[in-house]
Amino acid sequence: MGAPKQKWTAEEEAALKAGVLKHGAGKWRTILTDPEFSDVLHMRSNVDLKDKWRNINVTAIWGSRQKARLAALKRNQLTPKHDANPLAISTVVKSDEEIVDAKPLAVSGGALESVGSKERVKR
Amino acid sequence: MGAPKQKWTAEEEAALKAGVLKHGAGKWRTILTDPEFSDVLHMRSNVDLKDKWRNINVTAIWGSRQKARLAALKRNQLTPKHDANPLAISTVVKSDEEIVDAKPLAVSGGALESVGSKERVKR
DNA sequence: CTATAGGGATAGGGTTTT
DNA sequence: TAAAACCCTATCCCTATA
Repeated sequence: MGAPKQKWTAEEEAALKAGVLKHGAGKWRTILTDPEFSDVLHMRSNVDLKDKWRNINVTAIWGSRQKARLAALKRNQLTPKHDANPLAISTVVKSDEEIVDAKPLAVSGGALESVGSKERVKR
Repeated sequence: MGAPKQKWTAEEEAALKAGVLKHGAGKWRTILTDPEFSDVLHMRSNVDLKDKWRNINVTAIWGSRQKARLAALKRNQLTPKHDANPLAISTVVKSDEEIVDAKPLAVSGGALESVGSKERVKR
């Protein structure tokens, strides 16, 4: 139906990482129009860059927690079968305040600018 | 980066609608400084009000297209969706029929036929 | 300089494909 | 089941105009 799914090449991924180093995460359109990367990434949209960056960072941080919480949630709603132990250890995952939330960024060995200067606190 | 994204609460939206009824659409700064709404909306800018109003009126118009499709999908594979908003008058029924239309608003005209075909050609 | 209207970009949840 | 790629759109940003 829609798009045939284009796998990201190593070259594209490298360009994306370099682009983030140069312009910062979130500056997708800027990266895309930078002549340094536009050639390699010309068939990607700014949204594609954002999505790919998200995927990269998701796998890079796996190991913290919150995996358990998400997994539990999914299990709770889309696991139609079994679980035949009414006595079990109630599966309480209550202690879950701190969501790490560190700015991921773990590009190949290089220190990345910490992209967080202005917050919109208030609320 | 910067703004983590502030979702509008039902209370804020109600204040915005009331503000438009009282001062008119387009008078964002006036609404914002009206003591009747300034408390609820004090973390929103006049531009935020404008944007939200635009979105409200846009979504009010496609009441028959993807909405049905989305609803069907949700029904099919229940999406979790936790509210995370311990406030609000959760008890269902929020008479949201009032589409104010105080002054400007010229959405009239006709069928907003959305683009139907979503094909990714390119590549 | 300040405010509004519009266009456009981003964030994050959702869906589809592998 | 998970993960990668892609979609949807509320929210936010930028800029021309008044």
